[in-house]
Amino acid sequence: MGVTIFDIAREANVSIATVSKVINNNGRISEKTRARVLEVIEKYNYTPNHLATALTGKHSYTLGLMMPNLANPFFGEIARSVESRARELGFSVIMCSTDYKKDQEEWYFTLFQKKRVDGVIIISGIEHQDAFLSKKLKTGIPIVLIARDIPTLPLNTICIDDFMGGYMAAQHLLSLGHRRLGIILEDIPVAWDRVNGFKKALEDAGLHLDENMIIAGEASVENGAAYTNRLLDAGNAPTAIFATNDFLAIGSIRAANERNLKVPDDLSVVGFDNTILATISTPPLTTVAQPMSLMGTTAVDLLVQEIRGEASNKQRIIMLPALVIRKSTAAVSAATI
Amino acid sequence: MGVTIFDIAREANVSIATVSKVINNNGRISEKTRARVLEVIEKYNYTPNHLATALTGKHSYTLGLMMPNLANPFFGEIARSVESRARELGFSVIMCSTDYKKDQEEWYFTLFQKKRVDGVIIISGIEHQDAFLSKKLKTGIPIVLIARDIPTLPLNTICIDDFMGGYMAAQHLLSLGHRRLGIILEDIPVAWDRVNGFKKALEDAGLHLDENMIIAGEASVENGAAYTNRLLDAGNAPTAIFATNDFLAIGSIRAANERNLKVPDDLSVVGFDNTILATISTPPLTTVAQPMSLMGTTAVDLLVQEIRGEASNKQRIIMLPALVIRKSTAAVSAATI
DNA sequence: CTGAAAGCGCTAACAT
DNA sequence: ATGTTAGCGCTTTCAG
Repeated sequence: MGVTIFDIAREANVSIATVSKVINNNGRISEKTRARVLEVIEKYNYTPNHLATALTGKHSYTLGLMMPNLANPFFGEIARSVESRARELGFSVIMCSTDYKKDQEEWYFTLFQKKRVDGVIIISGIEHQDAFLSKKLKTGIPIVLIARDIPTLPLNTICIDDFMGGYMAAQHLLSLGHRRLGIILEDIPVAWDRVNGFKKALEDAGLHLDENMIIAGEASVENGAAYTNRLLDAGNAPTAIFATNDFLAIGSIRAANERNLKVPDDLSVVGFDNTILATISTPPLTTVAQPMSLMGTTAVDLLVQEIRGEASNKQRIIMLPALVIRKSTAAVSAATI
Repeated sequence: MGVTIFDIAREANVSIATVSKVINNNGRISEKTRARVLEVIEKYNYTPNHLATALTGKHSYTLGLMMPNLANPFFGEIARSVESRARELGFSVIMCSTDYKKDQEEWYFTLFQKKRVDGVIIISGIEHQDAFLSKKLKTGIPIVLIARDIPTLPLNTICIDDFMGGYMAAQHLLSLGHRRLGIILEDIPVAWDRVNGFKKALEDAGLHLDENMIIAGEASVENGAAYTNRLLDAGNAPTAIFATNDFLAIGSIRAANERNLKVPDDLSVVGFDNTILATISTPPLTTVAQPMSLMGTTAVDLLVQEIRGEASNKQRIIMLPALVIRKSTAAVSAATI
């Protein structure tokens, strides 16, 4: 590669300062010279070197995005909207999957620092992030968290009201007449918030949930199926199951299918997230939706505000979940009662 | 931000050249000074500025990855493996979704040039890429294509044998006794290759496929369902359907379900890609698998080879698809014949 | 084994 | 309206 601002300047018979000015549209330049410079730029197919620009100027116009796994549709969708909004604002984004590994988080964060990204967005993440993040915060680099609230740290945060999400799921099931309920969840803090919301709704309805009807573990379709089987094999099997994410919910449906139980006729299932999985599931999954795209774009907006120094102060934005009713839930049938 | 190689040098009582050497592990440095420098670096939490490094050195150690839509599980999974392999080789990657829009491709490619990425990977892409790519090729920046073969251009390419994939799908269906077959496809070149492979298998078996049994359009679950309905409503309805990607196949299953046809008992469905959709589908989808992860990592390997100047010459790597048999296909039943 | 100095390509005062 | 010049933080000969 090789044509530089210098070559352009020489060819256009101006100084590099002039070229710089026409590129960045600042300073006063006569229309004539501007046109000439532009022409030469065009002719030589000149592309300004952003690395040099960044070295001089204040910003690199690059953002870092860190998440557990880009291939997971939930993260993928958020990543997509982050990238999209970033592009609109003139930033590009370096993406990283950490697989929940602490050393990879560390490695990537250092990378971000080396590349002098202007800001970092972290979706979800590993355990014990408090220490990690509080250290990173000290580097002064703007950080926004998505889907993980750390109440003890002054960080911009985007999350949803998980408690309410659980509450809504329960309300829906109750309204359909279900009384024997089961919960399968991923064993992480936010999922327990959802469970608590769910329980609260039951309480408010004067019901009580047997703790045996709650099973926690890692999130996967297989586990979802296995846990569901356990629930169904227990005495007093539930007529409806709340799964704290779509993967587990899909597993529930699969387990039911394999037992020749029909969803939703014999078993209702509510998921969480509203990823693409929910729409392609058979039957389509009733689920508590997180506004993934909105979360992504909002995160970028917050971050860029802070980068530009326009941020008044840190914010914690709590978005509201929404129940999306599809075909995996139905009124409890007389037969199953 | 702010501690530079200068500060380290001063603090360690050495020149910046020395510091540079210990950082990059080259040149001869006494153990004593190396230790001292390292200590100071540690103490000041110094992170070398990659932008400056890149400006001086030859490489930016950044790759560009362009695809239609990161949120699509097929692309997401490839992106994930690209990122993963890139990280292993010391590169970070800027990701972009183009939504099949020409101007966005243009914009992003320019971005890549400005950021001086060392190489670009393009997955799939828009129509009329030949002109676009041949122009970009002239910039001298290494490019690798995934899942799109452009025979007229000297480009490193990773793709699969689509024709064979279709052939395999047909063989499978034929071996199950199906004779009345239908095809629904996304209207893009690679999908037609799959269709041709499918037809060839029929020919080889002495069968002929009615052209009316082929429906092409945009890939979505909805369309998959709609096309399937059309096929099923036609006289002499098929007992098995080949869909050229998993989305369409899921749509087929849905349509069948809504008609109270059981998959696979009443209708067999074969998909293509083997994305996560295939595994979470109910029933799990029999599909022709593309080795997505392998394609991603291989693309990076090829690219980095070229970047390092180790590449002997351009390659076109054609990977072989593999039939993954799950639960959406079964022997044709007497009832449906 | 270590240091001095010349860039890499660009921006931003400051002159003219 | 345009040009001069001093960096930005680092790598890399080339001397010492």
